[in-house]
Amino acid sequence: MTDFVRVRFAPSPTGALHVGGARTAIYNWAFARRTGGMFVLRIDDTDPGRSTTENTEQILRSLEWLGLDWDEGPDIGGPFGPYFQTERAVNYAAALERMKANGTAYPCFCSTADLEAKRAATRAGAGTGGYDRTCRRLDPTVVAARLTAGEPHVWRLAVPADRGDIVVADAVRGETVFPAGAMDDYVLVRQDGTPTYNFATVVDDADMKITHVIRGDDHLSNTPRQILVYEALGRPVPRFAHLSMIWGADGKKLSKRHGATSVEAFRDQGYLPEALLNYLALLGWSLDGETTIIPPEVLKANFSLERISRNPAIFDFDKLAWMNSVYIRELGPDRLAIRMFPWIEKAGLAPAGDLQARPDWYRLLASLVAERLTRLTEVVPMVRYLFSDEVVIDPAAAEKTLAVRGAGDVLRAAAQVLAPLDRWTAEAIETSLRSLPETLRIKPKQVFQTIRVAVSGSMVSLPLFESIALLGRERTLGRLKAAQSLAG
RNA sequence: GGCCCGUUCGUCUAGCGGUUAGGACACCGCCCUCUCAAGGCGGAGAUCACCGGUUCGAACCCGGUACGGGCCA
Repeated sequence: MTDFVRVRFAPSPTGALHVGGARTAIYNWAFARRTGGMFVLRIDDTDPGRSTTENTEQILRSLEWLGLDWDEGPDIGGPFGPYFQTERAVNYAAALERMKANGTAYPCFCSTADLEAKRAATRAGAGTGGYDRTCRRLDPTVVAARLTAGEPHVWRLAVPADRGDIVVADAVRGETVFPAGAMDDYVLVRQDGTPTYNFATVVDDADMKITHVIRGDDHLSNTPRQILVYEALGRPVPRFAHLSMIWGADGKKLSKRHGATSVEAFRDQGYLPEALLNYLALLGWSLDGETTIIPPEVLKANFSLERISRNPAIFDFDKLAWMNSVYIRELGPDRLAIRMFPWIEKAGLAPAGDLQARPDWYRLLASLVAERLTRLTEVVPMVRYLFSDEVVIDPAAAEKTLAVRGAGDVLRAAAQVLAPLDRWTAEAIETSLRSLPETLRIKPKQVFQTIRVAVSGSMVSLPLFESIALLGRERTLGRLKAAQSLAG
């Protein structure tokens, strides 16, 4: 085995990239980057019915969106291509030839009906399960004759009779021992000549010189079977790291019922890729037990297989949301403006070039919105009142503020001090409005809430003085006036 | 059914024979305050699944049980 690390992520393009798969990809990527090794992408498209090129493209897009990059893969090629399993048939054929030659694979002519009968018989008795190796005992001349006669057959692995217990060296679980007796002569190549999953995976991993197989827990039980193939092929057995599953809050498999599950869905719900990457990295791995905010650069520099945890993790949407808010705040006004503008544009609040047309305006908006957002989608309802000519005033809010005695005075007074301002800035606006509570002899809270409802239509809004600054003189005065008709 | 894996606050985790069992999210209170947030301070929350054993001493080591999960049938 080389001391040079080569890892791979091998998704099957039967759907979008799921967060579980994304985490596996992240761990592989981070491990490769940390060790200076190679991260290989391979598409396991052996399920002809459900694999589509659209899915493949979408998976690549999701990985890119997360900020992952790969050194070899379907889109960029590489020295060990092709990177689609369906294009690697010659490799499987070659591997099978080698195994035929050294006697580690043999043809089996048993029909499905035969196998069913055997299975039933086994169940009735005290058998250990698995194939009874009838065809392994066939006379070689008989085998040759049946083969040339074109009799349908599969190819099975001949588990060595003298093979001891199989030990899986797993970076996460330690050494896991599987009794040799439990291994059966499983099928490598089907009647139609296509390889089974366990065979194709090993052939590919061996041919691609993969040194560390980091994958889901669900493959741990298959690992001894796969090790037998490496041995039959005379290839070095890689190191393994089996990751626990990710569950929903109810302890069941994470599904759409729990909320978003595909990376794309998280993107559409306004999560930042850095946040999702950080969160997934931490779901089953820790830097030191203390640090929670781990940017991509830190992850790449510190990831280690040793600190992957063994237990399954429940996906916590609340924590992801918090983490997203942290990353949103860390963006800073300018970068946040760029990230949030598409949502504003898509909602029809602003025309396409608006961000470029008035960057200062958006910078101020972003700075206000930053500490109030958990997801980018939330920006639209939060800023809507700053974009329209008219406000829709919430009746309940009007009831609590505008309908109160003295509200009309507040609105008139506000208009009066604001109208003549030289500089329309938040500071100037604040100074002028701060004088109102005293002159009107009304509590500050009530004054400002009244103005807030008139201006924003709601009891809750972005900071008042900045809101008025962003709204502009004309619209502000218009709203103050309009609200007077509702005031008591 | 056989084999394998897992079990520390509600959740993610730290811990790797001697700790007041630490941190983060969520939760509760107080402060700040033009609302909402953000921020600061503080609080509650874990008989370390259970039962035995080894040891002067066990969340950590060993055995079993229970519950959850996976793979193969």
